[in-house]
Amino acid sequence: MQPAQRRAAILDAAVAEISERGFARTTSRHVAARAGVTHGLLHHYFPDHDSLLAAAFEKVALEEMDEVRDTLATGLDPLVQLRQLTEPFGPGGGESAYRFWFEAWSEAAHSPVLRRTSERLSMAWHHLVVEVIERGNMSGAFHCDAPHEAAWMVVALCDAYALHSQSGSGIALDEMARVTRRLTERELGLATGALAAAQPSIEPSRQSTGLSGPSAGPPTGRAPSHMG
Amino acid sequence: MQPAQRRAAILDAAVAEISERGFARTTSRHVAARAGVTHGLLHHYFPDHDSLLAAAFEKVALEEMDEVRDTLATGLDPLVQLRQLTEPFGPGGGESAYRFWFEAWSEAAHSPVLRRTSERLSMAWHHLVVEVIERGNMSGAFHCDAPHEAAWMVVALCDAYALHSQSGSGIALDEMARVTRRLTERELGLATGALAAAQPSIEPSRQSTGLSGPSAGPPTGRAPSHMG
DNA sequence: CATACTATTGGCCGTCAGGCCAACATCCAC
DNA sequence: GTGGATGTTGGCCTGACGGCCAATAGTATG
Repeated sequence: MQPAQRRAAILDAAVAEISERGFARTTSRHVAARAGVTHGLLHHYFPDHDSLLAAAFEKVALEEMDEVRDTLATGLDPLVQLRQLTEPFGPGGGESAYRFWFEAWSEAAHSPVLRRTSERLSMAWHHLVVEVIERGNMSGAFHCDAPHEAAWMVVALCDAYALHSQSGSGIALDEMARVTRRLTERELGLATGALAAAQPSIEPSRQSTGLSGPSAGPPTGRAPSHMG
Repeated sequence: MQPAQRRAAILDAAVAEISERGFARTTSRHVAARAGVTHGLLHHYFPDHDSLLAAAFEKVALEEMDEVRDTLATGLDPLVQLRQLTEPFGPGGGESAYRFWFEAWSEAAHSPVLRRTSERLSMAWHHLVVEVIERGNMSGAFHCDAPHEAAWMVVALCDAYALHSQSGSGIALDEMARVTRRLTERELGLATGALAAAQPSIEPSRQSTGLSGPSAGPPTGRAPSHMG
C-alpha cells in the first residue's frame, strides 16, 4: 500500500473511532487496529496522538467546506437548496454522520485548535445560507428583510436538530424537521408547505466524507449543518 | 465533616471536574484531590467510577428539574417568564454553567442511562415552555396558534445558543440572544422589542446548582434551557 | 471506660495508555 | 546486485488509571 493510501486509511480509522468513542476515548492502538496496522506505525505518520486527532478533524472539516462550496456552485433553485439545508436527514436515517461533528463540538470546548476550525466552518456555513437567501430574495422566491439573522436561525435550528438526535430527546425527528421547515417558511415569507414541495431538478453529486459506512447514512445524506 | 457533607463535597468536585474535563477525562483521583480527600475514600461512598459520574449527573439533573418546577410556580407574568427562558446569559457571562450540560449531551450519545435522564429533562423543559405560552395565550399576552411547535423552536434555539457558546462560533452571543428574542416575538405574535422590555417585578429565588464558583456565573444566571 | 461501627488513609495490584526504538522488510536508485 | 531510504513490526518503558484492602483514626453507644 502506498504511503498516501496508508495515511488515508489511518485517518479514516481515526474518524470512525472518534465517531464511535469520542475524542477522549479514542486510543492510538484502537485506531491502528482498525486501520490494520500496528500501533508503532502511527508514530511514523503522526508525531503524536494529538496530531492524529487534529489531522482527522481537519480532514473531515476540509471535506465539509468543499461540500459547502459545491452546494453553492450548483446553481440550483434557491428554494431547493434551502430545502436541502433544512432537511439534514434523508429518509431512513443518517444520524450517524452527525456523531463525528457532535464529538468535535464537544472537544472544541477543550481545544483551541478545534475551536478555531469550528469557527471557520460556522462562518462558512452561515455565509452559505445567507447567500442562498439573498439569491432567493433577488429571484423573488423569498421575501426576507433580515437574511443575516434568518440564516442564524436556520443554522441554529439545524444544529439543535443534530444535538437532539444524538443526545436523546423527547422530540421526534420528523417533528423537528417540520418545526425547522415551518420556521424557515415563516422567516422567509414563504407559504406553508412551499418548502416541502420544493424538489430538486438535478441532484448534485456529493463526495463522501468517509463517515458513512455501508449502512451509515442515506445516499443523499449530507454532513451536518456546520460545526460550531 | 459529616458523611452527607462529605458525599456532597465529592459530588460537587465531580461536577466541577466533569465541567472542566468532560466525563471521559474525569478521573477518580482528580475528583478526590479537588474534594480534599484521598482517592481511596471514593470507594467508600461510590462503589465504582461510573456510579460517581452517574450520581453527579443525577444531582445536577434533579436540581435542574426542581428549578423548572420553581419557575413554573412563581406565577410571574408569562412574558417575563418567557424572557427569562430566552435570555439564558445574564450580563457578564455565565457560559461556564452550560459546560456541564454540554458534556452531558455529548456523553448521552454513549450512555443509555444519561440518555434517558436527558430525555426526561428535555420533555420537562419543553412542557414548561408550552405551559408559559398557553398561559400567555389565555391572558392575552401572546397570540400563538401552535404552542407545541413554538416551544420546540425556543428550546432548540436556546440549546443551539449553548452549543455555539461552548464549541466556538462566529456569532456573537448578544447577536444570538437578539435572534432568539426575535424568533420568540415573531412566533408568539409579539411586537418587536416587547420581550426585551419585559422586566420581572419579583426576582424568584434560585438555588445553586453547584456549578457556579465564585466567578463562574452571574447571580441571576440560570441553568441551560434543558438537556437533551 | 470499653466496645463496635464508621470514616479515612495510603499503598498495592493489574491494566492499558502514549511514546520510543532497535530490528526487519521492502523498494527504488545507481 | 548493492546500498540506502523508506515502510513496518513488535516489544519495552514510564506513568496514570480504577479497583481493592489492611491498617488507623475518629466517634457514638453501651
